[in-house]
Amino acid sequence: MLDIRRIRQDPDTVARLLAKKHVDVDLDVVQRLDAKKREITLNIERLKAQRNQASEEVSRRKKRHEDVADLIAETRAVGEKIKELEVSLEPIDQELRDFLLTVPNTPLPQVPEGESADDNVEIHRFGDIPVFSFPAKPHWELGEMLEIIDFERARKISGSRFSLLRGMGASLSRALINFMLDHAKERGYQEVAPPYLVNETSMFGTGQFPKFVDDAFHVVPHDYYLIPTAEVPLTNLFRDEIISTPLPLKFTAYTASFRAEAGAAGRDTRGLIRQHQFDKVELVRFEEPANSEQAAEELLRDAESILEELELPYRTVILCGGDMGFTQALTYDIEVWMPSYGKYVEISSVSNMTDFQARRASIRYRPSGIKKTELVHTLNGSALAVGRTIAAILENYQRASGHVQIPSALRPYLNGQEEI
RNA sequence: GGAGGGGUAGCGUAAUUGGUAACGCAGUGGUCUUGAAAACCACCGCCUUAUGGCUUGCAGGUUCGAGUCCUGUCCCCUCCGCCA
Repeated sequence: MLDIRRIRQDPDTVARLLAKKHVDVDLDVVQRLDAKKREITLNIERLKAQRNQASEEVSRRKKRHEDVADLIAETRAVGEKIKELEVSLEPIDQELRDFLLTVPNTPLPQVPEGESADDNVEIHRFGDIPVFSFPAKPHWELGEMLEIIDFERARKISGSRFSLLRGMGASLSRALINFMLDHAKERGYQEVAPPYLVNETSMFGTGQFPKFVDDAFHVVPHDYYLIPTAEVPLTNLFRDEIISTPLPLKFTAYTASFRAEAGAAGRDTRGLIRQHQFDKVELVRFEEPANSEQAAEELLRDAESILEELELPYRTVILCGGDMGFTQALTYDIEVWMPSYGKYVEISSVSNMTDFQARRASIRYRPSGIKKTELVHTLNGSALAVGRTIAAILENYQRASGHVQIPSALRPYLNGQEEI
């Protein structure tokens, strides 16, 4: 959520920044509702002050056993007027809040102009694209040949966009998760094992709701939602709290993630790239506002270095305004080379949300030397999406025999095994 | 799921028949001190330029006035049942 005061004071700048994201928001509506709300609120508070004084006067007179009938009658009229104004305020306030919840975060200055993924700007590249002396196979074929991924039976058990790992496939997944968690812990992130089911308030807090309701799996009779990313429970850790320990706070979690993939029909239907359920190790940071830009760079390195240790070729892009998400002020995508696609495919997304989520979720801290509380900045990034990492390893490390070499960084997690 | 008990400031506790939320500890700043402790003063829940308004889990209702009375709801604890 954006600060209403910011919209009130400098609507032109906010409008210009939102235009960079290629979203059309009518800020006049916000300003009109805000002005109306403030006018009515002021009147209500004046009348309440009057009523409070009158009530105290009633109390005083009663103690002196004086007659208070007139005063009570008079004050009742004030109460009715307050009630009337409150009733008129309610729909305005509701409309204003609903509207603000649909206004996206504004991009930071370094975000490039652009409309779509084609306009993203590459900033970093690592590793050489592999050249195969044999016909390279896509990971779904390799996975089935090696009997480590079973798409058919997953479809039978659940449906499309589900997969099932067996034998060394399952072991490889577990090895990656442990490797990624250890990597994060070495870099100062505390490991968390959060719930996979969260309430609606948490989904609003991180910005999934109200806009992306259709992307979530809703557990109907109990009104829980399956987490689309560990970002949701991790960022909501401190919802409605004033953080009393020194910032930054850094957390990591391995969780499954669940996405309905509404609107993705027909895209990436083969393989592990786009699933309803996938494993991911996530990093989340709570930062002082002044440090969040530097924290974003650190977080990016925290994620990139995993691919470097796995010796997988990747590139990093900074998303242009038009390709950015709703809650983000800055996003880097890390894309791993996927031979079957013949291009780089997103394997991590690292974002600075500035105070956007913190305002929604009311996550604050006390800056040293200042009495007032302030909103923190939240950041998160995948480190990494496990399914896509498995796909990248199978494809980039495949041999002519159809076997797959295990990256040396992972071998300690697989009893030294060198090949699948 | 059932029964009972309970949610008041970070923690622990108050609040006559309904009369407008108090105290202690912890914490922050200041005075004092070579420094610290102690003592004293202020702050110590939120909004507001201010006046003032709001705040007793949450949402309503009754009332001039609700921590207190009424309705709904969430959460916690204990016991029972079920359960990996």
